[in-house]
Amino acid sequence: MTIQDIADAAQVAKSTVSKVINDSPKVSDQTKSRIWGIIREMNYTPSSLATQLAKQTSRNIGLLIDLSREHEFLDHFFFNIIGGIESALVERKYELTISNIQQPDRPEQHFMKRLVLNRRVDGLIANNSVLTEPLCEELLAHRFPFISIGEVQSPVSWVDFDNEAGGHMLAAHLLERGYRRLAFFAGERDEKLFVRRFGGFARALAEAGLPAPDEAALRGLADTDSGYALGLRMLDLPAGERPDAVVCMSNYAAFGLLKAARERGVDVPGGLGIAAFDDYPMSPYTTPPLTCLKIDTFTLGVSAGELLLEQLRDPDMPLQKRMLEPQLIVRESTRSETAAGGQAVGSSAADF
Amino acid sequence: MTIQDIADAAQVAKSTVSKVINDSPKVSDQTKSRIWGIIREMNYTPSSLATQLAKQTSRNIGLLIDLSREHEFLDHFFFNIIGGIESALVERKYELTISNIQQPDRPEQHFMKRLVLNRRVDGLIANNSVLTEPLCEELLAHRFPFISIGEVQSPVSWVDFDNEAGGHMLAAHLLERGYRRLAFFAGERDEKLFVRRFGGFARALAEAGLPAPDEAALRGLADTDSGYALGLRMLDLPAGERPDAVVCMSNYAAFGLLKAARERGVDVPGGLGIAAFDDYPMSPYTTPPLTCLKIDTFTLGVSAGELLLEQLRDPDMPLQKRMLEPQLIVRESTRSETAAGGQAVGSSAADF
DNA sequence: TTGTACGCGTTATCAT
DNA sequence: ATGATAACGCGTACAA
Repeated sequence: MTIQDIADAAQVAKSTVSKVINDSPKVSDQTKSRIWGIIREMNYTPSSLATQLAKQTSRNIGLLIDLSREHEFLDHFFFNIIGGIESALVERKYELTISNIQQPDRPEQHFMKRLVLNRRVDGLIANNSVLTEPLCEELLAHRFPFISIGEVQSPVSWVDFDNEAGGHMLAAHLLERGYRRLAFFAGERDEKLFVRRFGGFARALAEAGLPAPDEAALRGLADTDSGYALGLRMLDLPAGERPDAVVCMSNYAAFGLLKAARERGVDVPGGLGIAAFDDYPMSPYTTPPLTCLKIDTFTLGVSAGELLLEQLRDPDMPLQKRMLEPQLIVRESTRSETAAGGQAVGSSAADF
Repeated sequence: MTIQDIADAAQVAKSTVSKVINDSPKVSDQTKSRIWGIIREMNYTPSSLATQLAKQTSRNIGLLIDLSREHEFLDHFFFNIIGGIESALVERKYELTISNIQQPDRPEQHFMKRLVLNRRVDGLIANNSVLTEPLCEELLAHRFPFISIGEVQSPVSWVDFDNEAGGHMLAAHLLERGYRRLAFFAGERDEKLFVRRFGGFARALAEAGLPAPDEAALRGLADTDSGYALGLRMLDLPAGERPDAVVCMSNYAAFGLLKAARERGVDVPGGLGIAAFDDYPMSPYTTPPLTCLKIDTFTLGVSAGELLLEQLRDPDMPLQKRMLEPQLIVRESTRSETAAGGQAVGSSAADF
């Protein structure tokens, strides 16, 4: 069942059928509706393979993932991100191909050959953890359109959450609820993500006239185990040095901290406030429920998709960096508004 | 940069270059290596678009998802499943396209047109929640290859976990640890998933000579809220009727139950044992950590991919149903082995 | 407004 | 072993 069959049935040339399908203005409305009728009747669908070859476009974009690296963020929000990308692409009749990068053992299966040089995809979206500098350079050298999910150094358009604003929101919230000695769990100094988030955290402290202590940031991974370990260490500090609130880099770190507090008999939120980046499905169900910074990963995907589509339309589009605002979800791991006043005075009096 | 450019550079016909690329035996090793040299030197990669048209195959398989329906299972394990599928496909040089089903408003973008009739993909993988009976019939009528993730009624090959065995494992574990009056949270009678799991649960009870009470299964959604509500209701039963252990359909239901137990001052695992299907990342970090049934979703994806590939190879392959064994992860929400003896006697003595 | 002829880049068939 | 030529199915100038 090809376009020729339709042409034969309609007693026209196949080029006419093609024009009808592509809604060319150079064909009469009468023949259009007549041929559409035949197309529907014969249940014809153009071969995308042939169309793609003729139009020299795959109408397909690739999403690069790294299966080897457990990238918790992507891992967790993958479904939403993909959903967002998909919904942006489907509008413009693009499809989404998922591809694992890296086959260290078989370089011939590298995505660069499989997808890019191949022209199997018209553009690429990838997380900044897979978009290394040299990789970006290579793609830029090929003038191949791509977008990063997450801030990146190279001259590339990207979408990300405003992590600085997020750090500020969490710290400002804790200060507003009367906490005065804030700590930050956990991360490595050189991570971009940490730098941004801690920057916002420090800014909120500075705005409140409080010192932004370097030691406020406890090093370590942002997982449950190190949240627990750091938590015990912190809670065992002498009363005068012990922080009364913590901003956690992840829900997992907060879980660990929660466990440590429970073991040490420290009341949350009374004696210790906890607020965390991200908002995992179980965060409403911890004891107490966790105050979190929710990030809309679906919209993140939409933004990435739309940005790439724009770039496909206009290859000379100037670089764009889109930042999405996170949203504070206040639950019970931070003191309530009413409690803040009384608690705050008492707490700060005792601590300082 | 086309195959013709290589042919010109090598002073041969393009058909010869094509044969070299496809490693045809009808070309001398000498010219092979000579032309491969030129290919590498000129950095040539065949256009997949042209290859696909000529070979009449997209070398692409589609994964159908439903963004509108919050299908918790897929949602949560999406990354792993995709990873598994991808790793199976890459071996055979297939790519994976993700596609959202349903555009109720625009039927012309239905995946049936976009992917199947189009021949944009050579085969399909989908969860049983999207593979409705009529949809299966339609695909079968087209003789289009596809695999279901999750058991399905239609004559279709599928992969799934052995839910019956899972129900049995959880119940048998509770019995082995001395619990005697088991309940089952939660689910609807007509759900296939529930039927299988509860079947295994009931079988374990029967094997232990215990009645498999119909009322053992408390109806409701398998989420945290209903786990909590059902939990309170159950814990408030008179001592003689109150179950001393529960198998939960999901981690979330278990969280709710855990919360209810804490509020009623019921000790877990001493006074109440809890074991749940699935093993979410936070289940080791609840208080107490949750005894779970781990399912290897990556392998599930691999199986689905491999099964589809086999079907692509041999369209007349007989139907296959592959069941993967779940794995019991014993944590602290069920009594320890040593405690089981003593507790069991006391408990059963009190209860019966 | 419709039809003709060729191009898209590759593979496959059949001569040589 | 190699080369010429015809598919593959569709899009599109250009001619009619």
